Amino acid sequence: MSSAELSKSYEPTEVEARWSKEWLDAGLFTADPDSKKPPFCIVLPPPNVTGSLHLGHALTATIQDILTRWKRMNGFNCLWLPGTDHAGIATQMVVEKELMKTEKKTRHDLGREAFLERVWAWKKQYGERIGQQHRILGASLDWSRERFTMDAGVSEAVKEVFVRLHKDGLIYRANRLINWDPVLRTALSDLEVENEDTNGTLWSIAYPVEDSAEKLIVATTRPETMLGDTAVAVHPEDERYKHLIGKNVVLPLVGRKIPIIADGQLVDPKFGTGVVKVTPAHDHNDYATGLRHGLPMINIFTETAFVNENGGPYQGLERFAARKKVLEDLKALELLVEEKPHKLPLAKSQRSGVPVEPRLSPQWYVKTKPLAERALKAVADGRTRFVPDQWTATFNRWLENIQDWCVSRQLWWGHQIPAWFPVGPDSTVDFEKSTPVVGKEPPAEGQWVQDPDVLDTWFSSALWPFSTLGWPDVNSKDLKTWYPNQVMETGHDIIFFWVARMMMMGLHFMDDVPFRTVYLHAMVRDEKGEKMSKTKGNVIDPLDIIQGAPPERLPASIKNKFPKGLEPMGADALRFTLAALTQQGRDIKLSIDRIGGYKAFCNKIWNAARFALMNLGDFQEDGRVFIRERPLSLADRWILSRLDVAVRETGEALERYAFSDAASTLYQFLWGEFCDWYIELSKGSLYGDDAQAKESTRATLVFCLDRVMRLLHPFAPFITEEIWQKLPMARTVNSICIAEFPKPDERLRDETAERTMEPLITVIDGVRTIRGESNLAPSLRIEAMVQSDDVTVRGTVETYKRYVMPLCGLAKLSVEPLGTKPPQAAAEIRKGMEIFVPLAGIVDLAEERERLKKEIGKSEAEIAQIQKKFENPNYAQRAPADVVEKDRARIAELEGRIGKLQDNLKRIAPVEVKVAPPAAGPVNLEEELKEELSGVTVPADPDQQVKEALDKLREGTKEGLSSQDHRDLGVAYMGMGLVDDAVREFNAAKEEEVAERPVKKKPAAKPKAAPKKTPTATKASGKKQPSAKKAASKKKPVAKKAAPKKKPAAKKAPVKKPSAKKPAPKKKR
RNA sequence: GGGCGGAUAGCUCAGGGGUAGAGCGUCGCCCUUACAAGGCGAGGGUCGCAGGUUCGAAGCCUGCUCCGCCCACCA
Repeated sequence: MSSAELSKSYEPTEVEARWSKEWLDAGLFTADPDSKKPPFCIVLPPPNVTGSLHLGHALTATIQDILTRWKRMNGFNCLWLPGTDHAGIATQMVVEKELMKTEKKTRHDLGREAFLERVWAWKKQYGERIGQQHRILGASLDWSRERFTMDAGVSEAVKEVFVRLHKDGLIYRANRLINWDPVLRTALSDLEVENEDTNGTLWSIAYPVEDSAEKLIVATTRPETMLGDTAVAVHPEDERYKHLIGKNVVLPLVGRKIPIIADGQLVDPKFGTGVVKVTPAHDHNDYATGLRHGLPMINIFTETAFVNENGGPYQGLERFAARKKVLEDLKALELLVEEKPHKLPLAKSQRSGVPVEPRLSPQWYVKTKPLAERALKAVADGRTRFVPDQWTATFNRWLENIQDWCVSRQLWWGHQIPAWFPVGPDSTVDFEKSTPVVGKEPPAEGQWVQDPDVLDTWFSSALWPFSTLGWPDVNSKDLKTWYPNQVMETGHDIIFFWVARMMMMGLHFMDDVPFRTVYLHAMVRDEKGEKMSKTKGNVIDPLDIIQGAPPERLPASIKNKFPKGLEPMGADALRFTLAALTQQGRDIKLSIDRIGGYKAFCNKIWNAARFALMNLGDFQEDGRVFIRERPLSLADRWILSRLDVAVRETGEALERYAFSDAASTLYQFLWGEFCDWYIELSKGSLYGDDAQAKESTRATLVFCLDRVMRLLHPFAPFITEEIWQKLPMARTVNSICIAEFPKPDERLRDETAERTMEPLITVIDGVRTIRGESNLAPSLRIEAMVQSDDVTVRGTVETYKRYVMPLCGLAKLSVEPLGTKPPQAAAEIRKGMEIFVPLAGIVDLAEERERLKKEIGKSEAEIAQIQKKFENPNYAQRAPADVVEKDRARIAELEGRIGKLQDNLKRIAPVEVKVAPPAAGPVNLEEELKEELSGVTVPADPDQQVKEALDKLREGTKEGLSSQDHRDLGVAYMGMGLVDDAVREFNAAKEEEVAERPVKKKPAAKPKAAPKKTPTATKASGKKQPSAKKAASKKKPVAKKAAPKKKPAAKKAPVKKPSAKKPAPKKKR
């Protein structure tokens, strides 16, 4: 395995295509009914063959594939069964539309047979495309068992079910008021009708009472239906109209006499005028009223909603034209009393979008009450459970109020109803009046014609969990193995359409629930939370995300944000995103940016693997359980322990269907622990000379990658297979798809290792904070000191310096008990330790002071917050002792922290410069010195400075040193943090300068106002010091303003200071 | 009209009586030899509003306001 095999960044397109094909060629997903393993079956909710898949389908496929792959790796005999749905109305519509567009023909122009051929051709094209899309998504479906709802086998099941339900008295034919779609010219079920709040008009019309001057004012939103009125209803208790009950009104425009009836159910006396016109043939309420009162039912519309022969002069008008004309005529007769805006729920066909026209017609119905009762009971008994369980109530409520299901559709595309009508003597068939015979075949005797109608698409869908497994052959192995399915996974939008009906049919025909668990996922919406729909133009093709897309393929909203189109994200990234965003009970707002984030995650994984493979040498894991057979380093033991936690959490999350929890566990482990910490720590041994340590680290890397790839595989199948295959290790199976899903293993847990890592992480973190806040370049090596009174902490940090130092860029790390703090150092006060980074000569200490003040402020604020609790005496009394104790401890801790922070602040505080006035003249040395110091630049490498300075000293005494020499020495001391000494040298320099130049007068310049010009010291030292290279480079370790405290008068030899960490130069020069 | 969700950082969302979290975005320093699709740091929130319960509420209760969805025959 050489790194040359892995490209620098992950390129999903090639990898995914390759594995998709290999998996299928290997038949890894073909289920075996003879397997001894426990069964696990999900049937894919069959997508409509109307078009291609959208993101909702991608979510469905992702979740189901995660479940299936997870179970497969857990040793289950998995069947994930694919299929497509003929989607009667929807598909017929799109094909008709296509036909009209391309050939300007209707389906009637072609005739039923020829039209159906077209639909089959369409089905073939889109069915294949759907299959292809699923393969690209990585769905591990068993394509050998692919089904279509109009397959021979499924069709047989449909017929069988229809006939048997009829025999059981659960299917009947009746002439009732149904929801009619006048465009599609078919009946619809209640579920296919959508009520939409509409701004309409409420018209009041006067109906003259027969033989009376009185008029009854009726209100209506549909005046044209008055042509079919057969009564006027009032409330029986309504005093206004009691005297009219039993009389007639004369229907305006029509002249028909219709009765005034009393009906307490229909009429709300408080609404409007309290008088309701009754049109039993065109309104559901009126229909019920008509049945109650035995009213005639006059159908006034044709099947396309034009007024028919019953509409007298209005015959031939389309329903809305008729409305207009009726209103005009009423107005002319002065019978139109009022017209006002009115909000009403308008019933529209879900498919064609036009208002449905309630219509009397003979249709087939499924009697649902008895079926629903069993379904309700099964859920109540817990034989099927809903996840999330909030849907149980929804499911129950619908089934408790279920109406009979109108299953016949006046379409061509679908399962033709297995019922036969007698051919009359004149070779005609009366579908309205004659009684059909139900059976798979026509009766032997006589001439019969099959019912031209087809079944509701959902009728065949309702059988899906068993019709796909070979039913009605009850001996089918597949059926015996995988019924009931373990999981039904689908969107909550079809809980009634599909889930409830599968429950009813499954229980009736298989005598058992169709599935044990129903997982209902959320709806996928666009970034703004709007439903994706073609009309809104915000539909994104999942393939465009996976494979990339030029801008012209994208919906406008996306195009605006990505004017150059989309880069390929890969199926893994899309899947991971969907999994991460799937939150129970909440819709998914999918954003491209988010997918981009997970694409970056894939790349991260890829590079982690690449790193490992580049550093494995000829390492080959031979398959033995090596973890306890090798001496492992702390880092090794730590990551293995963390890995085991991730294994446990991922498995538990999946058990709960908490896909987003699993995803974030994996993300956090892989990126936040494995990459950020372990890989960084592993570099020490990988690049080092300790062969054994190297071997252990290599083994650990391979072990972790193997496990974590398997863990991640259900979410991101492609990249995990690609990496897994490259790991140098023995395998018992040849694909990760069938490798074992990792199980928690106590042997990997190592609490000692985790505990030991803690202080190390704290130190690294602390130094990084200081570095970050001081804007130190990562390449700049610095020193740090850790002080702690905890021997364990000290021991650990001391022992594992090799872990700490590279991770926070240290040249030196010292560990001490709490004690004298290094001067001029930034400090981080952490739990159990204090971390110091000397900054003098590196960075502006003023910034560090600001930082410390901010830290103090934070701690003070927190104390104030906690203390507020104690102001209430009840708190200490009533709150649990441990809580109170915790708060007390926290206050103490914070106070300690503040103290330490303040100490440090003091230590690096600018102090007054007190310079003894020089003998010579009126020069204000103090001011000059301050000014000088305020701009001093100290080179980054104090060692060099010290050397130079001491060399100077060694050459002789300080006598005769020039002012420049003193300056150099001062700079050197600054670099060492020896402020007093530095000040002394600078003072000496000043004195020299004063001596060297003519006395000049100086106005009392404010120290602060000192100009920030490049100080001479810098120039001077820069001129002759090697370290000037560093100083002059862009790293700019500038110390402005360091100030002395004491009198500068020389009192002793310059070199030494108690806390000096850099004593005399050890290296000679 | 009923029912169910939701409202927490600029965005997308976790959390669920006791110190407010993540990812993305933003800002700062860095092309450090796995990864710039990267590293390290930082800033950012009176947890929709109002009451109540409690020692303590973002969380529990009540009411309200918005948003979304589902169901429903007021002409």
